[in-house]
Amino acid sequence: MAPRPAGRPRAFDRDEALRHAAHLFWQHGFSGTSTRMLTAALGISSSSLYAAFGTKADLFAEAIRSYALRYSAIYERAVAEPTAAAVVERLLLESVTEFTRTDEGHPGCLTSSAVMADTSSTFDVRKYVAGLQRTDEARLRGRLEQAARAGELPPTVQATMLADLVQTLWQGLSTRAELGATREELIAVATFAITLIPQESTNS
Amino acid sequence: MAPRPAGRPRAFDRDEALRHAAHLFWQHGFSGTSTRMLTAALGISSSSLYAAFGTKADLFAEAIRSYALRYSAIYERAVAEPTAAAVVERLLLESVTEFTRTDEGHPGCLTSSAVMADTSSTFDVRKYVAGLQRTDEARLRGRLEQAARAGELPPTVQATMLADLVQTLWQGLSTRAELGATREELIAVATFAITLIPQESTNS
DNA sequence: CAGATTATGGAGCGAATGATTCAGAATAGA
DNA sequence: TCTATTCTGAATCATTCGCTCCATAATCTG
Repeated sequence: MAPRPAGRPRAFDRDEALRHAAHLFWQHGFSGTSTRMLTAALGISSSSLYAAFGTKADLFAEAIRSYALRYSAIYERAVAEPTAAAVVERLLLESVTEFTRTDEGHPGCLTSSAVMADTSSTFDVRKYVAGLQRTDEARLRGRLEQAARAGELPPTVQATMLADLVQTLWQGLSTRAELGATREELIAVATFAITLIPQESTNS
Repeated sequence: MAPRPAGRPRAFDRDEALRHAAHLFWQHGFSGTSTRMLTAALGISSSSLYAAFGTKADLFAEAIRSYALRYSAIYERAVAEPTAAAVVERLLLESVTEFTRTDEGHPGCLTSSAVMADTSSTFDVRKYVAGLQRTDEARLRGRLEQAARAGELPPTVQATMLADLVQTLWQGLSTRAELGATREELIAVATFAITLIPQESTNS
């Protein structure tokens, strides 16, 4: 269903190139990454890069889009857990694992790279990422409110407040990953935070 | 005690120029902010800028330092509190207030702006900021370890771990401030988080 | 006043930037 | 094989970059 198009075939793996590019963007930022750094790292010429991805801003936008979806997927899997505690635990731990991935040229956490405003691409990266995160937050809040109605949370704990707290932790873990914290450190922090969240009677 | 030096006096306010420069750097990052943007926004010529601040990296570093000092001051005041709980509370609440300042052209929070996302080959921004924050983190950790030795914390709570958690919350609050959260929301989150931190017997 | 000192604006340097052009190479369908 | 199509590498375009030079202006001390 993906018929080889006419013409000379591309001599490099587009997906792999995209991953390398994302890695560079994550390390140096948008303006901090030059097209020459990209072509050198990808091992292709400038014209090949432009033919495959368009302008630098287009390439950046595509990199952001392809990786931002991973976070949404984590939220989606997390809220499917049966209890509020399991939801929070899975969300934080899987996110930490994702933030600190270094294998296969994975770019790490792109959230703060996305904050850049001056891309001037036709695609508004900032707005896109902000919207995606709003959706994720809403999903978590909805799930915790549902848990509250099910009596999973002590009456002193408002679901919205707990969602805000988890979200704050999530952002903090992301930032610390970017500052160089190791996976073990962040997992320890996340685990510790989870133990502090009060649950209804069944435990502690 | 600040005798007017010989020579032609500077025609612009150095501190105000530094604030403007910081504002631009926060918005566009280091490599995203050109010297021409700076001179245009500051209303001065290139030679004046270089005479007053040195290179672009020097100007950037000075801008970072001047704002990092605010956070250091908060940490310093916080660790002077008599109890661990008071330390954490003061740290988080005062930081939130600082993060959400909007007066006098305050450029917003340093740590989660575009500053962190945009580096250059000649200046490793992340490493520089991380280094400045390490001092604050060490101060907090030392204070909590002291509290642990004084028996203020339950034996199940390691001081280092608690410090890491508070630090993670701090980063998260900063990011959420940058994303547009209001002061009231963040204060509510911080207050809620503080209530979850266990204390030794004297208070439930 | 004269001499020393410092700041200013404008011009412009060499290097790097994002992006394009173009002749040629590699494929598909006919 | 021939034509249409697509990709490649090298050269290179115009622009912008960080930064400096320099003649001049404004202030100091004496």
